[in-house]
Amino acid sequence: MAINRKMEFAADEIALADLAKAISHPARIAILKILAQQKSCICGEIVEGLPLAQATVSQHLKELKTIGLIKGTIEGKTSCYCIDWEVFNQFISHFGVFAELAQNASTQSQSCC
Amino acid sequence: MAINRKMEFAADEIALADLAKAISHPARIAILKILAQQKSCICGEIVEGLPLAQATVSQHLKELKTIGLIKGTIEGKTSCYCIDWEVFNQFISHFGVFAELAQNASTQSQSCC
DNA sequence: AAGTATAATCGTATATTTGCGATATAAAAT
DNA sequence: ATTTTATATCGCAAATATACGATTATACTT
Repeated sequence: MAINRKMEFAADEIALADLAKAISHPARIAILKILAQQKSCICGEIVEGLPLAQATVSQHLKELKTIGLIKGTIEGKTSCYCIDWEVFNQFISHFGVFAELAQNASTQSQSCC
Repeated sequence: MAINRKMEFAADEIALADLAKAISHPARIAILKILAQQKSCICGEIVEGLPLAQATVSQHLKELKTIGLIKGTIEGKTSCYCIDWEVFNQFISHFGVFAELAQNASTQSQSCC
């Protein structure tokens, strides 16, 4: 982009957009699903379940960790990742904002188009 | 990216990621907020409320329309945009999937890290 | 008919994301 | 001590996303 206008938006809009971006890739959705099911938390096993190289998966894990949706601990030779449900549920509830706005505008049904 | 592995993921994972991508930009969050509040539905007024050029806003509106989150109709000289609540609510409920998976794994609390 | 206003689209520059091989790091196994 | 195993990080190439001026299309206005 010629100019980065990101910072000219409201802080909460930026925060929500960043969280959405974190889950805007099928690999990261797939990772979250695996972790939610507790199918596994070990990096190597996650790699096996995805059509991506180890380096790429590690990068996706890092992104999810940076935004806070998952947390990871090193367990000897391997590392263990888990969903941070507090952050995750908070994220989901952010979407409620839209529904609330709509109710305040008393619409949902009678939209203008 | 060297190779596009997107299509090697499950269809529902791709769909959810695409929806998340649609709201992964503060401008698009801001647009959805304006529409939810029914502050306005006219393109020109939306442009006024954002720190972006008309061409850029039009492009963001198009993305939201392509994914189905909003619908637009031409009203004479101006165009009118509205949130498609059916799609929107469906999208939100998709996130419930994670919570369900977690409950099936009967965890949320006792994570491994 | 000519001018004006609204919004979509095109073309293009720049920024960011994605993907991976190669390499680094660190613990476990030999 | 050396080798193996598990992950993270670096550096680069290719794909996408972002932003906007210029242009186009369409419908109101006069």
